[in-house]
Amino acid sequence: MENHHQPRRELTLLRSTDLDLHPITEHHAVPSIKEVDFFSSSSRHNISDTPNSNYNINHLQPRHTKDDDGSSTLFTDHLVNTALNLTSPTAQFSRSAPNDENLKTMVCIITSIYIYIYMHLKIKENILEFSLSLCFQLRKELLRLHEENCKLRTMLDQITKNYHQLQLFATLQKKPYQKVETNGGQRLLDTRPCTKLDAKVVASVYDGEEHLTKVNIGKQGGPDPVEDVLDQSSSQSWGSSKEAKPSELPVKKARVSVRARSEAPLISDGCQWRKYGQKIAKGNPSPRAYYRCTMSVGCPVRKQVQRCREDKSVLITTYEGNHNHPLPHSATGMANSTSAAAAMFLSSSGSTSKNEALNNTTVGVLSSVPHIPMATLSSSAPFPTITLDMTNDSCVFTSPLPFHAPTLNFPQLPAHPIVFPHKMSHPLSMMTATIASNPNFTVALAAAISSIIGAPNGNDNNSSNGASLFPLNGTSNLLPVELKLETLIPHSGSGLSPL
DNA sequence: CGCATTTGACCAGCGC
DNA sequence: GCGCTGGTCAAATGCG
Ligand SMILES: [Zn+2]
Repeated sequence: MENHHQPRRELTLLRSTDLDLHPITEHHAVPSIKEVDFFSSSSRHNISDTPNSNYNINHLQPRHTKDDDGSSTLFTDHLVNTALNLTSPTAQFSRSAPNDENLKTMVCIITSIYIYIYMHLKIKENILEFSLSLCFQLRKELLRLHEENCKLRTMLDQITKNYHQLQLFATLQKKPYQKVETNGGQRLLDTRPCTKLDAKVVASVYDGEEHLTKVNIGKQGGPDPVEDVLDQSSSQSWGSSKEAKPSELPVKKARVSVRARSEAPLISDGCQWRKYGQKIAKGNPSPRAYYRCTMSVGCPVRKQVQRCREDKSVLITTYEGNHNHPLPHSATGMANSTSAAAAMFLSSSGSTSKNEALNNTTVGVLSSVPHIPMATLSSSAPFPTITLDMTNDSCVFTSPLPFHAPTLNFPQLPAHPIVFPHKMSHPLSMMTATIASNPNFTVALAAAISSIIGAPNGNDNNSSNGASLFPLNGTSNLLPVELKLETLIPHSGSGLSPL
């Protein structure tokens, strides 16, 4: 209130023992506001000394409390401005109950400090927890992303691998076309077919052990928009072999051949054939006959028929070229049903036929397909060859083919004795066995394979074309197909015999 | 007579 | 370059 002397305040750290050493002189002494060591034993002593248990928060003992006026001034000077507004601003506080109030103030301050520190620590702790959880989540997310990245990488690898395989196969199949283009630009503008040999599949059959005979297998199906162009040009070349030369490609051609037991000199496959030549092949006393398809004027499909040297009952038939006309129902039915089998050949031989062909090796194409053990892909011949050996009596042609049962239509199945394998208990198996028991089936199978290999990848919508039904999309159901190719078909000997 | 088959000739590719 | 071989042509022949 009436403090005329406002001494400068000095805040120093003070031990409780120092208090007695520095008696405060009234009015002249520079009041030193000492910071308190609350845990000092001396301070407790002072508390006990105080009769009313009132002690100053600053341990400034009011020795001259008797002097009300002076002490009041003194107390006012020694009040610590905590900036917390903890002290009563009234003069009554300093005069009447200074110790109680100071104690309360002290408690408040301590509590506040404690609360403040506690809150501070809590906040820090929360921040730490939050940071940790954040780190954990980030780490988790990182792991997840890493995992996803690995998966994507694996997928990419697989896709790349498939792409390369497709590319290889496409390259193999397109080489003939490229050759045609380079040979004559007019061919590209010609609406007529390019060549009989384009997009052909030629199968070579191992006749016994060492002798390799070749039979040409033609495509069993209707004209493909692309293939028509190829086939028709070949039909032109039919008349003169010289014109066909440009289409005779030096490129290795894929071939598919079929061995089947048959006493008949010919196996009817639904097509009409005209014999245009016969030769005695070296190493085989049996003559080799050459046939052309006569179902259409310009059909480039040819086939070769020869008996096996070791086993005269085995007839080796090879188709070559693509039909430029729809096939009769009896032929397309089998071609459709067998086109799926060709898918397996292609899928498994797509890369092999190209890679291995150059190595002059014989590859078991279907070795990876346990259910089709008789088919082999050979490149020891001038062409990549697919060989279907259907002559083994014990061989059961079992494959998880994309099999369209409703499309099957074999109205002219011969009534030949059929030997069913033991494992045939399924009705579908019985049916397929019946189908397969027809020697014509082997021919149709080869034709289907041939047509599929020779056909462009975009096998679109030709329902009449066996290759067009080739389920590349793989949407059809996979049904087991068991084929038993054993029975023989008596034949009239005419190449025109229908199914 | 027309069509399919036969068969010797021809051609091209390939290896030596 | 020559011979061998596979593949094709086309005249001759056979058949319905
Ligand atoms: Zn044809």
